[in-house]
Amino acid sequence: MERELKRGTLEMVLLKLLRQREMYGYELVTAFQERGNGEFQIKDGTLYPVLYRLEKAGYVEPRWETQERGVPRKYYRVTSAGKKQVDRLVGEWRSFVDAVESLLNEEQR
Amino acid sequence: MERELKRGTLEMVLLKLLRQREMYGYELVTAFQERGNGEFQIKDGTLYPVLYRLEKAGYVEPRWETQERGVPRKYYRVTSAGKKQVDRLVGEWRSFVDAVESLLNEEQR
DNA sequence: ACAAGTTATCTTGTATTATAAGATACTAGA
DNA sequence: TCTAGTATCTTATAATACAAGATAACTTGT
Repeated sequence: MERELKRGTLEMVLLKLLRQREMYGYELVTAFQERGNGEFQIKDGTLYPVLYRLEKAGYVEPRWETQERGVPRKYYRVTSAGKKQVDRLVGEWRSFVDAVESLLNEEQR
Repeated sequence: MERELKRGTLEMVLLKLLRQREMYGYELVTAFQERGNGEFQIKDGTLYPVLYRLEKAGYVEPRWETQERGVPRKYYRVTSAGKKQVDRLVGEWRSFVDAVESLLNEEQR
């Protein structure tokens, strides 16, 4: 079920993290891994397409950073449109959770 | 986004409702419509395939009921396996929500 | 010097599933 | 007769998380 639950929240969660600070793809993957709870792991094969979607939608902007050594990193920054989108998605998420919880908490009839 | 959020919660919500009492498909659709909040509408073209999945998985059992008049109704009853499944799904749902909320509530760094 | 592992990005193919759209069939009212 | 409501079901489509793999540069151990 978790796989399906991620749908629809992944963009929100990524935008939220990137809003806190610029990050590159691989950093996001490891960030999720280290966020011990075990929920919300994400594979790189999942992440990069999501980042392209967000970029195409104008919610993030990429910036290449060449390291002195190592593979270049592609940092993503949230745009102002992206910030608005985070707020909207969080609002949607919260009302959805409320709707589900009210169903789950209904009394037997 | 709502469309994607439904994924993964729909089975849980349906099982939860059917656990309260036996219902037939069309009744479920209208039940969601009348549950005013506007969230969690469901189309019949969505519902019936889900009911087959649940049936195939052994979580619900159907029973035809021929009316004196009108189209016959197919009532669905939750099995004991289905009851266990509801509990499991609700547990999964709650930890997922907690994980997302803890991400959303993180302080800036 | 070599192998194996790590960091980092990207692509392709697959499975799942909510929905749109439509089909079927019966009933009730204008 | 025609329209609307009740009720089930099927087919085709779009979206997307993930598996699997490719590529490339660097690091560490032997």
